Amino acid sequence: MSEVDGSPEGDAAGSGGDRPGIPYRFEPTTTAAGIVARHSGIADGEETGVVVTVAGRLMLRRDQGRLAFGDLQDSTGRVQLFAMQKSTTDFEGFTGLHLGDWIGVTGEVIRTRRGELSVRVDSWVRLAEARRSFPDKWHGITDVDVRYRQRYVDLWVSDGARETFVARSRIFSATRRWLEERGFLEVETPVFHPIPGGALARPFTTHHNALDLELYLRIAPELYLKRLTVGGFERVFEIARVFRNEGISPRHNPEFTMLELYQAYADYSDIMVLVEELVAHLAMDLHGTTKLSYDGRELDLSVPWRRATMLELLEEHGGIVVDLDTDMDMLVGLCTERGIPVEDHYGPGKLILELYEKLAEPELWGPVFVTDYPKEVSPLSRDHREHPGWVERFEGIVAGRELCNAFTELVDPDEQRARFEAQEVGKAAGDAEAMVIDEDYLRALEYGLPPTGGLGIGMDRLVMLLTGTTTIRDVILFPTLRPEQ
RNA sequence: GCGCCUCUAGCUCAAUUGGCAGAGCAUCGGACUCUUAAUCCGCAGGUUCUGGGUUCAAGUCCCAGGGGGCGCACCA
Repeated sequence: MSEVDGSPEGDAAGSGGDRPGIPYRFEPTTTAAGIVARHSGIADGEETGVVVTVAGRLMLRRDQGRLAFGDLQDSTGRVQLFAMQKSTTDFEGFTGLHLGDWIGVTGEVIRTRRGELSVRVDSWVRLAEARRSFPDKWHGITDVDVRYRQRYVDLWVSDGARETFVARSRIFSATRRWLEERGFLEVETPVFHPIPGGALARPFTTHHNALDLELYLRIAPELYLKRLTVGGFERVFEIARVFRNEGISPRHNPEFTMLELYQAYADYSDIMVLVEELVAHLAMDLHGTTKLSYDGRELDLSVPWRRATMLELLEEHGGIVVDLDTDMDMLVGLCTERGIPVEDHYGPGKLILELYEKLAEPELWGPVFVTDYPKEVSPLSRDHREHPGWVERFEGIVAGRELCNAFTELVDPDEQRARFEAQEVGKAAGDAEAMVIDEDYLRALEYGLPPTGGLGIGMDRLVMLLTGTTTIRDVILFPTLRPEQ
């Protein structure tokens, strides 16, 4: 960092162009945080002799006759500006700046008599005009609608908004690094799917004119990623924007980001270890600890996480002992007693899942891996090696929310075809989210998919967890909203 | 999609039982040589979300619509 000899003016202002007085480029020599880091040790009233150039937004100004103080904010933080009529060029113009104006300032780093580290403004240039008034400097924006629609303002005035998105970026890059260190290859697969697959969800549709083809925005990258495992990429991942045509809530946005990965030769137990280690690593990277607080409750992400089967949790929290061979009338009765609507096509597996989701899942805080799901509700998971009718699948529940879904992948093409066909029966019965047969995927399986463990993590929820935010809109820069007017 | 709540100046909020729409901040004008949401004086700022209705009189009550929030449903 060469703060002493920076170019103080950037490009000269006042030339021609479309906005006279606004330069075409500017070159700061340091940042607000850089100044604080380097000069915080000086005494009150002391001058450093170091001249710096900084740029940012003027967020506050306190005029004091022939003196003026201002708070300059950039992407790293804030630093005070100290202007004097006798030494600041165009002092009157400086005191006429609007809150929210972007400015570049050159001057010596000093500490005022009253003890505030400052840049004494020798020269300055306006870099952008804030034609619209910034929100109340004390209260900021409280209307969340305005925060989401005008994120460009929110990022400046809402405490923590910028930090949350910086944290998001850091979580993503740390995740990539961690996976790459373990031999995973990042890939990109199509967003347009001729057949929506890989999850049980309603897709968005679109149309390609030249091909005159109906296409679906992907609901999951899963089936393409497993094709790549067939193709010999033994460890792949994709950080995939996916789209699901469903309601909006504090935990749901129609477009969201999922991390999916597939690891050849692994099973779901290996994936559990991977998940807990990854999440604990991210917590350490971001906070230096695995002991977090979320929504007012303690959360300890240190490994290992608890593992418990769905049936065990149903007994623990619901007080009921059932299995797939439990009498159907009894299962239906247990559901209806508890106000769970039952449809005709539900089999025992679906009924048990409903009971679990109603009785046990809301009681879970986690972290806990809920293992072993009914085959009936898991069309892409491999049969459990010991328990017929069940599959090797788990969900990770952390802070009371589903964070991930993973399984030992189904590798048998014949069994996969049978699962797809069972889904088509549901589709015909009116289940809009049921899967349809993907012949090319079956063809890929016929070339041979090795034993593989797969994982999907909701990255937005992971960011919520690690940043302590309770609504998904706070971790998505531009969440889906109705258009204005 | 259904239910509940909400919408007043650029921002944050007031407005008694239905009785002249107000304040702070920001903006604009003025004062002030060490401020920290600076302070002080002054000016200006409004389709009270929209459209109907009741009433002598509606920000306030009723109906419809719109935006947003929360819950349910669906899902990650």
